[in-house]
Amino acid sequence: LRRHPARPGLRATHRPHPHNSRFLVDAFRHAGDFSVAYFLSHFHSDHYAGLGPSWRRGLVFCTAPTARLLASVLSVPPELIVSIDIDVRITVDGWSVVAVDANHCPGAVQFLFTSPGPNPERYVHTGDFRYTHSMRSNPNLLEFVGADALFLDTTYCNPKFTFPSQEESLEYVVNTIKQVKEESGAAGERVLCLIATYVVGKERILLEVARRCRCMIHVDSRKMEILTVLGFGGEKGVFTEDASATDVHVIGWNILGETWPYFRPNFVKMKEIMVERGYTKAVGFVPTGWMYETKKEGFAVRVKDSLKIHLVPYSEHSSYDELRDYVKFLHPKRVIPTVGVDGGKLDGKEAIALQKHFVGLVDETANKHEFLMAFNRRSAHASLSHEDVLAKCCREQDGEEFALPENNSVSELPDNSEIKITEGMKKELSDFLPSWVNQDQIQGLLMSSGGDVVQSASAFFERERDFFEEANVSNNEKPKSVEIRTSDHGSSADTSSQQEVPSFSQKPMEHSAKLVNLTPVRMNSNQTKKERKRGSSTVNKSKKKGKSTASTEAGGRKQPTITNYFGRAPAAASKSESANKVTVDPHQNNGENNNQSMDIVESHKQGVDQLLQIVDGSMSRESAISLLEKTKGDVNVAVDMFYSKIQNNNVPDSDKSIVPQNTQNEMIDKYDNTNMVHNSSQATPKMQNLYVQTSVAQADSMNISLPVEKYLPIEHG
DNA sequence: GCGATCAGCT
DNA sequence: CACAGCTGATCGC
Repeated sequence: LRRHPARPGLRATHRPHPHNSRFLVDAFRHAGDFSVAYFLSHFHSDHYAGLGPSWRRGLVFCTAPTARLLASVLSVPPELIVSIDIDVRITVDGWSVVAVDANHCPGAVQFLFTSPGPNPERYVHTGDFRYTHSMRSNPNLLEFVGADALFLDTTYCNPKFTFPSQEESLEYVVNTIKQVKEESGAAGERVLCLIATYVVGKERILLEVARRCRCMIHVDSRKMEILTVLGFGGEKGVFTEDASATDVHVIGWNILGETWPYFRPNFVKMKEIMVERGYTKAVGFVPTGWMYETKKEGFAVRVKDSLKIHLVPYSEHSSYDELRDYVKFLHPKRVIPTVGVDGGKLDGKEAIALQKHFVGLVDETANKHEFLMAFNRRSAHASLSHEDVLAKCCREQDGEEFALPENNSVSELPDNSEIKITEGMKKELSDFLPSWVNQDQIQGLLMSSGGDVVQSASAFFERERDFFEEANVSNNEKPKSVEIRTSDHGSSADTSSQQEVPSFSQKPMEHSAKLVNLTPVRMNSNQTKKERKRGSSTVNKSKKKGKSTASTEAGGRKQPTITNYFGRAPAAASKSESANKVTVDPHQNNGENNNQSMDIVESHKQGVDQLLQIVDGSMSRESAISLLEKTKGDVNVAVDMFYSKIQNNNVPDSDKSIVPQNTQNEMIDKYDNTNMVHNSSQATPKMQNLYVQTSVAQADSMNISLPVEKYLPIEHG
């Protein structure tokens, strides 16, 4: 595991808690001889990637619906699939394992692991999940309060992600369809309703529409197959493959339009489908996790001729608030993000950035250990190695009481009783906070917390959260012209208590314990270890980028892709320090330096057009221009600011200082490759020894510390 | 020749 | 940097 390459010791490195399991969760690509059991949290390709007909490496534990899909869709050898019941404890390789509902897609679970031994380690792996308050009363989860680590689905781990409860969105879809049906019925015409979904997930929308609009739902054969496997098919007759049986059809994801980075409808395709199926009007629904636009009138709608597309924020991932609620509830010693981190580097930039959001919600004691470790590493005269310190800390974590070790550099710890703000503390805190926070704010935070860095960071994120929450509430309070009734948001999890998560969570836990005696299954023991780190993608992007830039023209069918979009450089000359590392889109470089102001105007104009396209008329050209001036031409930041502002008309300007202003800084300053290579070459030999030992002496391998990065489901892309 | 991975597209 | 996922091409053993 690597430390911060450039400035060793300056950052409180969030080193993963070591543990001894030989499990992998959602990481089938990274299977190796070091693991003896595999867990799949749910059936989405980014989690099951690596599984297939030729899977031989070991048993795969998952829920029954997932198990059926594995066998029928992926043709994984059935003898390697172990289906486990939700909320039923099993024992695998000495560890206790429980799956609890994840409120994600059908069959999705979180896994709870408890190590054997007198001082058990406890780990929670959320898979993908959407938090609901009902989880607080799940007795299995309750046993994991204070867990050693929480592997968390951080998909929407940013305050800008807020969305309504699923009920609210469901209501919207159902009501809209009802209305369409009424109107069209009165007019004696037929209107095609299209609902976009992906292969597994968001079924609830379909079921609710069927139930409450009293109609069937048309699906293609592939979707039907999956629905059948999931138990939704059959005679009950909600779903049909007969297109003429109903006007409500399910359609593939991304057919009605591209959804990222902002929604661009594909009316051409939509019309094609409409005509194909013999209709003259069509209404589409795109249930997306993102609030693309925050309009006062409700959810975004795109119209063209007889076509209409509703963007419905319907998320099966936790919102920012929900994530924080969950962390607050579980109060783990550590949060380990599983989404949005690069290649499993747990103390990499991204992971640390994500972990920042939970400062103050995780276990205090563990936090202090983090700092202790950081400070120990920092002091040149520290006689203990990193590992020594870590070991020491961990031992203490297992004990009851936190006490500072007395014989090493304790004196360097910040002293809470002394309100003296040192440069070091500011540095430390600034490492924890987003880059746009200025020195004054850092000073202020430290002052008001009496010089406690952790508390300062915590206060900051608390404040930021409140900011967004308030913005959202004030937005939702505005009268709506549409028929949706928005209850108080921010408490979306509250409203979901009526959302009836199955009652099995109340089952007594000891009820039906199963035992799986796991002898390591290793069909092909001579598998080659492919420890190849993929060169982090910086190299081979050129092709893609070239293509996308080429398609930018004429705003016609092909629209600029994300690469193009975020590759945009701020063109202004006044760009400060952050300008140095920004990638420059060649197209942007229409660059005679002679007439600099013309350049600025020109490039801003491009940006203005883009910005206007994104906000889709919610903003005047003048506002767009002035906003872009503020962001020095950075469209991305402008979009962020725009949506922050629009949500937030009621907040006094003084409070707006905490609106993110420079996401750019987050994107630059990548690690340089030299360091990565160096560090991994340090780590690899050691790890390989471990693998050998693991595969030779399985019984004895419990005291081997498996690198946690191997344990992770990370690797998204 | 095979499986794993990637590019491209839906 | 990112709500999924299929497919055919390409890489690499």
